[in-house]
Amino acid sequence: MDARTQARLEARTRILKALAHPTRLLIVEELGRGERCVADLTGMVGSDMSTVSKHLSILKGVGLLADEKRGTQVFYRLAAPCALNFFSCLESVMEANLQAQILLVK
Amino acid sequence: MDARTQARLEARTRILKALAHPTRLLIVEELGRGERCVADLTGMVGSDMSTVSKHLSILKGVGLLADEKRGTQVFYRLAAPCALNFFSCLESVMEANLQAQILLVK
DNA sequence: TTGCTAATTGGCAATATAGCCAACAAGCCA
DNA sequence: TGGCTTGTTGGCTATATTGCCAATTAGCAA
Repeated sequence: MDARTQARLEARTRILKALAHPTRLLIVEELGRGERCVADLTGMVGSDMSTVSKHLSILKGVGLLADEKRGTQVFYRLAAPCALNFFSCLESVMEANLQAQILLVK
Repeated sequence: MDARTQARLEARTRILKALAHPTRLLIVEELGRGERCVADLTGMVGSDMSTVSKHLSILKGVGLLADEKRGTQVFYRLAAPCALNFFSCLESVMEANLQAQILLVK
């Protein structure tokens, strides 16, 4: 495998890894409905604010989120709304898994 | 957050984590062109066959791949071709990141 | 300035992941 | 059967990720 292919795969991997966490998926889903400040998201997630801030930093770091400081608050929003498209595929895989389970029981 | 939402997020996360590895992305991409046996994929990836086998097991475990034994060989194929749809979104995020970099330099 | 809120960062311990080698299992054929 | 090929699994170490607490920064207002 050549270096170019390797680099491309690693770049894709970074984005997928950023998404591959329950809290970060929840954040992306919530930001799909509009921008939110860190305190809002912290309340929704139920973790320490420092933890939520790090999750946001990870998502921003790969270009999925953008942030804007307004006063003492920082508002985050989706920079790549196409991330939401992932979900329908994930659901279809989950649905297929469920069907397979059902077939096993029958 | 209720237990149902939690479970749904964790299920999605399992699928994303399965995809979030350069070797596994390469495997998915290759299987997008047709079924392959483990030896084929091992040759392409360049890791130990045991390593590739474990990657395949992870992808199969979340329902992204299906396998079929024929003689001494095991052939893997995509069970969820929609996984390939992810890539165009990943590319668009990468492209946007690149544009942002370019703007910084200009 | 002092105090208060919002958010980020550093540090650390617990947990999860990755990949190699060695051992094992399964199918085929001489 | 014995030997060969194909693939999987166990065990291990190295590395990465996670999440909390504590410390710090930044903005605003009394």
